Amino acid sequence: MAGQKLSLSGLTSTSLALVDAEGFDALSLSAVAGRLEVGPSALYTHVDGLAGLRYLVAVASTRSLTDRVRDAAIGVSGHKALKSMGHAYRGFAHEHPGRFASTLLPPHGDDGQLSDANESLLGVFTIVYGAMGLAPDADRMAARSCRSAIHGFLTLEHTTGTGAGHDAEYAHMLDALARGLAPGL
Amino acid sequence: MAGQKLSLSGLTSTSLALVDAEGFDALSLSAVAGRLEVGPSALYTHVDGLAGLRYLVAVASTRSLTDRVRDAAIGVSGHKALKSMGHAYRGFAHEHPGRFASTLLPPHGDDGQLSDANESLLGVFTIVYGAMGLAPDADRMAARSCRSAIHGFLTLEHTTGTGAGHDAEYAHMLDALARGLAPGL
DNA sequence: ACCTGAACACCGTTCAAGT
DNA sequence: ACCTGAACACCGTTCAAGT
Repeated sequence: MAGQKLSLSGLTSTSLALVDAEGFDALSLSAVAGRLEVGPSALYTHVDGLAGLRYLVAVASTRSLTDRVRDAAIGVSGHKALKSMGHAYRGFAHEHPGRFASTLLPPHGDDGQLSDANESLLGVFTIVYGAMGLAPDADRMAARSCRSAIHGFLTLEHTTGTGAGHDAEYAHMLDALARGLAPGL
Repeated sequence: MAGQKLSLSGLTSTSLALVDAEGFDALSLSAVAGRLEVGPSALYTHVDGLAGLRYLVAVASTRSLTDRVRDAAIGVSGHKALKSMGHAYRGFAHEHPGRFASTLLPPHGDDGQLSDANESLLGVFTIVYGAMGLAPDADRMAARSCRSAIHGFLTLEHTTGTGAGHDAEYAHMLDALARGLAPGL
């Protein structure tokens, strides 16, 4: 056989499908190669080993999370926007636990894509807090705190295995974050 | 050779030492067996495979974290206590990144030890919020939110690789959590 | 009861060889 | 340039065998 059977985007979408179906821990070179009907070593042309594959997925996952959170902030502002974003974040974590887990990765020679993706997500929160009247430094700090708190809550929610049932606690935390981080409004 | 060379506590301390030295990802049956100078299969008498070993470490790590946070809350109350506990939590994460990472685990047939360990940690926060005047249900919700937010911030701090340099943001988040979760005091 | 040692399956990685 | 296929190291797991 000649011609190339693989591409970066094909590799990415196949990996995401795998992660969505079987979780982040199921992501392996063998599994992805199997789905693409090639040998595991063929992937090395496109990706720097397993670490590179994970990195690929982390970037794509973070971007899809950002899109979802950003959409949730359209047409709303203030506490309402934060609440909406928080629920979108949670919806993503529940529907795509594999992608959510892939988000947290040791750097591994980041070429900037993952940093940029995280920056974009933080940017959405920053804009909202900025529009709430926070100064151009306080808004970033508030955004960072809020994002961290949300991510942490969802991580513990999954890891504890409880899954659902913490709706009230989550809403409570979002309220507290909005109040505590943007006093005044 | 007769006599038993291994014990559960010895296995635990060796695993913790390994995790402290090389990180949670370095925890493997082979590595632990190597340090104990036994064959990997010898561990199966004491522990249910790799998952069991990870579980063992998770329980021990969570307990050591709880001890540290509890100590930080001795002799202080209110916002001051929460701040002190937050810094203790962060100190633990920085000094023992491997133990910190082990804390977040899929359940794997939890016999209750890990649930109990997490419950104890949550209990410390609950007591403090209770002493701040929150009702016996609100205090638990506040505790859960606070713990989640702290854990999430530290996770992102590590994962981003930035490591330090976020002292101001962290202090800011702790303040917001104290204010937002316990309005009144 | 506890450990050894051989055996097996599986995965990541490398590399020479083909097209 | 891209993929195949063999090769190697390594790890988790099982199991018969020893003590």
